[in-house]
Amino acid sequence: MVRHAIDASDKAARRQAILAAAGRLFLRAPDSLPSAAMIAAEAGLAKGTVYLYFRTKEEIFMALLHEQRAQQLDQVQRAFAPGDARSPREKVDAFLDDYVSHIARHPEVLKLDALGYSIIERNVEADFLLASKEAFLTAFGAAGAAVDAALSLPPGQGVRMLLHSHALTGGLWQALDYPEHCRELIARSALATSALDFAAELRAALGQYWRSLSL
Amino acid sequence: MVRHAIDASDKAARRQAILAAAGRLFLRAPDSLPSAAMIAAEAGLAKGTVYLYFRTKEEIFMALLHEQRAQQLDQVQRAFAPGDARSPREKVDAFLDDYVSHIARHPEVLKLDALGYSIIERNVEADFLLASKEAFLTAFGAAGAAVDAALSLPPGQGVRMLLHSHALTGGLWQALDYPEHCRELIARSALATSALDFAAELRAALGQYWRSLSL
Amino acid sequence: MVRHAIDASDKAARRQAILAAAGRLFLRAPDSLPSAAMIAAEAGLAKGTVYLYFRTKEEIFMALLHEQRAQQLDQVQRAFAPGDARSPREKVDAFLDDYVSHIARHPEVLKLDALGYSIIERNVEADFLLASKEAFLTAFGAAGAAVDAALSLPPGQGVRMLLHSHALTGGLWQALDYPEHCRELIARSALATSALDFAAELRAALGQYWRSLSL
Amino acid sequence: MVRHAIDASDKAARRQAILAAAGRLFLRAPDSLPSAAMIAAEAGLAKGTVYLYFRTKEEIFMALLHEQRAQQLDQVQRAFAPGDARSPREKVDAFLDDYVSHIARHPEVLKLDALGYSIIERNVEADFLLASKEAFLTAFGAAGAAVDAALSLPPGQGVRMLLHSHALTGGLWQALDYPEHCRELIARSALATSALDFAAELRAALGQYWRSLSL
DNA sequence: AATGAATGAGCATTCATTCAT
DNA sequence: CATGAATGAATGCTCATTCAT
Repeated sequence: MVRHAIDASDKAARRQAILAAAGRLFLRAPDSLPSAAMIAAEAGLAKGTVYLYFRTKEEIFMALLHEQRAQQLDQVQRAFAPGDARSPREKVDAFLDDYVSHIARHPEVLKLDALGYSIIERNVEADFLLASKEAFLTAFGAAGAAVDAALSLPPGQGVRMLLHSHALTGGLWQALDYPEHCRELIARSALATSALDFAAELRAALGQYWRSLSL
Repeated sequence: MVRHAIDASDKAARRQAILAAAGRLFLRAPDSLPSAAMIAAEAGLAKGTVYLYFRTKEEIFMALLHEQRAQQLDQVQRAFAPGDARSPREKVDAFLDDYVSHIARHPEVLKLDALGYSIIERNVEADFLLASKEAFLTAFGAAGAAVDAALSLPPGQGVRMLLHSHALTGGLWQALDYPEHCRELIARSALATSALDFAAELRAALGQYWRSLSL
Repeated sequence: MVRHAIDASDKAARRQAILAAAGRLFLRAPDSLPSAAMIAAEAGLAKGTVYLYFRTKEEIFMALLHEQRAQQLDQVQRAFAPGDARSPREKVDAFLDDYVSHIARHPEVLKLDALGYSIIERNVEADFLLASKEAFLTAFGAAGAAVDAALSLPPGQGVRMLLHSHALTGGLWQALDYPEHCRELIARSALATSALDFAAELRAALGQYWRSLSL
Repeated sequence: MVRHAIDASDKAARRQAILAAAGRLFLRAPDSLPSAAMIAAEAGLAKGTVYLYFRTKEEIFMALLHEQRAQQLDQVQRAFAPGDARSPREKVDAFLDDYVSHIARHPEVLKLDALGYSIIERNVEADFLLASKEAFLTAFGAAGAAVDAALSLPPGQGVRMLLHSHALTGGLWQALDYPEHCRELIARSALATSALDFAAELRAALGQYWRSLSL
């Protein structure tokens, strides 16, 4: 039997352990949400224990999604932090490079995001859902404001640019993430020239978009 | 008992009825694919009858998705048909108006697309899958070529623009399609000004994108 | 559409065609009863047509079983027909040789027999069942009497010998008919020396049995 | 909710309870394997619980069959245990009396055996299947050797006698196990004198067989 | 008589969640 | 707190049989 988590920090750590286990499993097979049994096993806990920390399986992935989004917004904040002597152009390029390479290395972010609104929300209590979303919207607004400030944009423009970038990222990934066995088919088609390299395609599209709007 | 579908046109009609029933149900609850039992009931048929027309449940939704995409590509072909005296600018504007309003009226297209290649494919025979995809890729390439011709673009540009537009559409919809009970929350947030009207947001973004690349 | 069977002989022929089709299919995969759809297809008829000639699927196989048994009993009658100058010993040996070689060439007889009492009877109307069994019991008694007469046995002995032989045949076959993938396992076991050759084993056991009782 | 089976003995008991329930149901309607739902209900458990103890429905019956066979072979070992002063004849008679009366009281053994390797095996994992068969073959060989020793038979003779006895038992039971509603019919037929009493018929046939070979 | 479209009961198995220990 | 045994709703698909044509 696992050590009892008595004080708050123990409990937070155990919660994190469950999240990490869920993330690992999802990364391994992102077609669907891993079962509660698998999450428990991966975390080295009993099935019942998981339900001491989360009310439903979906709440776990909702929390995971929330965490990932928070990290992405942190990245925005760092990229456009005040008191930075670089030119807007440099800031944007650096940000987009980071952003795209991070996405390319962690495609599970996109998978979770895609499942997000269609599957995960189903089995989550309203209070949890609203709290998560509220936190996200707040952080999202703050990140947009940071962009506005760094690039001298009119208020609201940054938020919209982040939104569009997110949309293009998700949509492009979805359109290009063909399963392995379709690759050959596509290679012979009209999409052949451009579409196979998601990261390059995304970087180019975002570069053009940000340049046209902000510089 | 339902009237027997004897000749080919009766059978095609019944197939369409099943597709329509499946589409209706999916639109009503796009969290997941409706059960085979529900589809049959919605179509006014017995469960077994559905399996006379489709081999698996997923094949139904694959067919639905295929149909919707074919319609969208037809729309492209019509919008950029040769022998059209309008200016490129007029063609693009007309196309985008049509496209966005069609999407706004038929959001199930996007919902199916979102599930699309991740869930539906699972239980579809390879022959059906490849035939569908091949047909789609062919039509996609043709539509891109029509765009190239109508707007005097270098070859391949049209395909890429369609792809990006599709991606932006899907991603934006995903980002903005909050469930009903979240609306109020968003209205009070930083997204308030822009984000609530998916159609307007999409139209603006696409307008800018196509203008910057084609005119 | 198939030619209509108008007179009685046409109908009997069609009935036989269905039986033959069922037999062929069962022979091909004797693990279970072929489906009604397969029988119809194999007979070149529509599904519904089969049900004009038999009330249930099981009735088909019941009729098939009945036919096979009638053939076996015919064989007995021929082997021990009156006015035969051979010695009892010769008659018995010749009969057993024929019997075993026939069984060895048509193991589906045994498969049907084995299914017979456990599965086939389930879905057969009482009238058909009793008529079949009565016919069989009558023929069985007659065959036994022929044995009695040919071998100068007390009345009833022949019936019992046929019964025991049938029992040993079915039981031995069942015990020795291991699926392919078990062969290797058995070859390494205590059964290795004797048990793998069903026909030889059966011939020896029956030879000893008949000799000890009849000669 | 049922008492939780915590320690190993509780769990073994629950497993046995499921086996017993399955056996009871099968005995009641040996046409086919009872459904998983029925087994659970008969055992007073929920459907899911059954699958905590067995991987598939067929595995239940495989285990049941294995258990019954093990018991029968134990009976052989006890009957022919070394250091027994009785004469071979006495040993054989005692064994056969026990054997036949046991069979007569537990006909489900035969019914399971009849279905045995044709239906049950279908849905059983290879590991379980091979382990069961290997255990059985080993025990079978050992029992045969015990017979050889007790009756001073040449090596391999005992195994063969057990095999033939098993075969005759199964075959005779199959031939004589008419469903209730056929009894009257048979009583009026040529089988009337002998065939209705399975146990007596079997005892006589086995007695003659063992005497002719071993004494 | 022949057809084959329509029917719908039947079933093994999974898995999120609960709760006795 | 932790456990893991128990639960039972949920579901795609088959196939014998019927019946409209």
